[in-house]
Amino acid sequence: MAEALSERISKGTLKPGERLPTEAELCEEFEVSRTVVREAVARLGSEGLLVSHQGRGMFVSERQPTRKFELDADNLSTLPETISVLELRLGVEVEAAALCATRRTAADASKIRDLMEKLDSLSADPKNVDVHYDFSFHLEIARATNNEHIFRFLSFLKPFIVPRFQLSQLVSSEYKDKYYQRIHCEHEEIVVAIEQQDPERARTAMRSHLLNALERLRALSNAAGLSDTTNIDASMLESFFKP
Amino acid sequence: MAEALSERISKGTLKPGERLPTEAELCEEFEVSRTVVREAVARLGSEGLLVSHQGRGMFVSERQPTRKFELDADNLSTLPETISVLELRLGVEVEAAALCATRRTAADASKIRDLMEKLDSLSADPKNVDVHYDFSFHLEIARATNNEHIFRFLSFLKPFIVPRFQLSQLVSSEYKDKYYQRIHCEHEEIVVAIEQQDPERARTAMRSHLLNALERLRALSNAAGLSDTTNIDASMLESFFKP
DNA sequence: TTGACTAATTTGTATGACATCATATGCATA
DNA sequence: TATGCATATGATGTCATACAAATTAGTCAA
Repeated sequence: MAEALSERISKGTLKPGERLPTEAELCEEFEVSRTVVREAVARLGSEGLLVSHQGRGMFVSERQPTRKFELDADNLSTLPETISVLELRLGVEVEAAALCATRRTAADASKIRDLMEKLDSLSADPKNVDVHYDFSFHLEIARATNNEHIFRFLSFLKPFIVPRFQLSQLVSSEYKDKYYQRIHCEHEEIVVAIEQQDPERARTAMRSHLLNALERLRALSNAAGLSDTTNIDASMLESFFKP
Repeated sequence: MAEALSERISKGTLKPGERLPTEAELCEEFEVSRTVVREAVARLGSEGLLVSHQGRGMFVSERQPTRKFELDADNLSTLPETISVLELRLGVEVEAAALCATRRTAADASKIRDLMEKLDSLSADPKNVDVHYDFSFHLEIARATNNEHIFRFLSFLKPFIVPRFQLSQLVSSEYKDKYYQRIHCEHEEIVVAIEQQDPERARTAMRSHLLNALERLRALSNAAGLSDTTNIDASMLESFFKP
């Protein structure tokens, strides 16, 4: 029922702005009660396919509902999928860093540096979860691009990246220090480039920062032939975090 | 009503997998009829927030519904918005070109060249709409990255870019030739880089290709102070297409 | 303890009535 | 004729009740 109506709309039998048959007519046509018709209409309405006005009738939405981009969280437990999302993220963030360097205000720059230093101080304590703060650092850069779409897209990507990326948690504290130290250097380079408003340098810095993470994952994926991040144990990881 | 329930779910008062109050209880609580409750539930159900089983009850969905990234097509008539989307696109496509150069198969490469040549032959005829073919060229590169998310994201972006970008339509045929010639050179450079499997070169080529479009739009926006693409006329544009 | 049958609970569907809003109709008046 | 108002009509929104269908809990007997 709902499917049949939905199909008519998407196939263009019912055109945008056009009025639908009345509930009574739909009842006759599909030989169901008004209850069912209204449930179906409610579904389509909540999907934005049609709107109904009391007293006037039901109409196909003028502008087709905003198409959406979605990622299925289920598939993302596999390592290749995680890599894929990271590749997508990388493109956006590299450009974001460059735009940020160009457009940042003084306040933006200092806030970004503050976030980095906050992150540094937190990573000193080994039991802190760092990744959220790491991502907030990246998000702040995105915000400073003054491009709302870039910021929103990265915010959208966040839950698909953050919870998968606890790799550092698995590494022993010996290598962890080295790891954090390297992260810090990479962040520092990004921050300096932004402070100096050097887009090309920011681009390069952000690229190598994310590429490092990406390459570690790719190497991990190739070497171990793993398909699921849940199977990774610490011993496998450590070799990749060695200096 | 629907909002209240939705809020409870998203705020975690009702946890994934948990059972909701029965319809009768919700009727009492909100002091509405069962009809209203069922309409609200239908909305939430179609959004994937909950599922209901006849005879068992209604339950909050185990996995919260996939978060979605959406662009509002309404805002995109303004030039700054168009630029914003193009900036987002640029980051993804530059990375896509590099990945494509690395991973392309022989079949991918020849298909991409074919598309370019098809586009060239079409642009010889001034009344052809070129932009769809232009975008299909870009999409084919994205497909060859073998990264489904990148391909899907660019496909998602397509309708927000294609219809806004009929700039070439407004330019007189004199400059149009020059314009197409330049486009061709840029495309050629991308294709060669992909054929030679040179990711760095592909990155550079794609960047300058998109940057040209972007810079033209930015200049246009700054110079004319226009906020709406519908107000652009040919005379304004031509100066930006001059060689 | 196991098995089947029964009863109770819950959602799905049907039906009829009324409320509410928008539009069309008709009539009276300027 | 044209305008304005009251009314009628038709549409969706809400309510109440009854029954159908499916699941679960409980009872009772072998």
